[in-house]
Amino acid sequence: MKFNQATDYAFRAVLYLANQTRGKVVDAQTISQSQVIPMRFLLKIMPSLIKSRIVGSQRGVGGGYYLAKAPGEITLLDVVEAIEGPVTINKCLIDPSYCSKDGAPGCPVHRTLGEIQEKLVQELRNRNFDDLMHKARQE
Amino acid sequence: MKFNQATDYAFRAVLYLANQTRGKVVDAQTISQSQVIPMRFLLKIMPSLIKSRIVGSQRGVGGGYYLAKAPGEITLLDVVEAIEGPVTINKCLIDPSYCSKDGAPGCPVHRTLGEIQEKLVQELRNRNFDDLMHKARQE
DNA sequence: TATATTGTTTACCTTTTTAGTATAGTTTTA
DNA sequence: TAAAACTATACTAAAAAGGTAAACAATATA
Repeated sequence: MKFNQATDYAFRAVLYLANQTRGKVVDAQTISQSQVIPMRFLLKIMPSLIKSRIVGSQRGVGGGYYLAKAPGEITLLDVVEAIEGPVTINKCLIDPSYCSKDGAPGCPVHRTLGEIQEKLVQELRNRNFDDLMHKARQE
Repeated sequence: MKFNQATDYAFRAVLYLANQTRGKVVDAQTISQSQVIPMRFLLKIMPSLIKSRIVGSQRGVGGGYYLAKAPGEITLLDVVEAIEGPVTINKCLIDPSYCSKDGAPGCPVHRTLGEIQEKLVQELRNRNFDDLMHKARQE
């Protein structure tokens, strides 16, 4: 029951970009070093954030990554889904044929976990990177 | 971001025992067959539920497993923790030395995930197996 | 326009975890 | 005492996680 390492790195990379002046382009090495993320690994996960339109990139000299929207427009859920795909806390919530008992909408375990999953998703959707930036300052 | 298979099996095994007449002893094979759980695997995870005092066991002829308390006294969290240990959605929530930035109580990602984790734990604690039994009947 | 810089793509590798199986042992009842 | 039933421990195969490497494509600028 954990987010994976790539997601954790992505949270920190996005937060780092959010803390730059709007639209500033930062190269992978700078992000990697400041956030202590293995460079090659960072380079591998960034395209996922780009596909989800969370960040943009620019190649060539002076290139790098930049936030593609305002921090307040990016939720934790956006980042999680970009890296891990949809949040599903239990197998039977993806594969309907999985539940051994009471197939259809039957299995009470299935349904209860579905409700809990929905709460989790809501929590993730309710927090954006503007919140996180202020959280840092409040400290 | 998933519960593992063993936890899923445990949910179903406990719910099955909850649906028996109070204190009834059911052998592993019966549980295994009715819930479609590999017998050997079930035999391996049951001791975890016993250590957490969720179920009890009896060896020898006519032996098996039984619920050690009322279904209403067993929460989903109890079962999850019995099988997987404490719920921790992010590495930095277990290992304080992990956060690369702002060590101490600093990292806003750390703290925000901590809040979300607490919500998840509350949801799991708020649901017990009596709820699940009624959920099944309502359908 | 050549070249160094910087991200992209794809493939590969190692380690850990997961899911499941096997075997020998202990308890209990008939 | 023998069969039934759980216990403990070890083992294994497959998948996922985490990370690395190499060849490639785009871009700025000298």
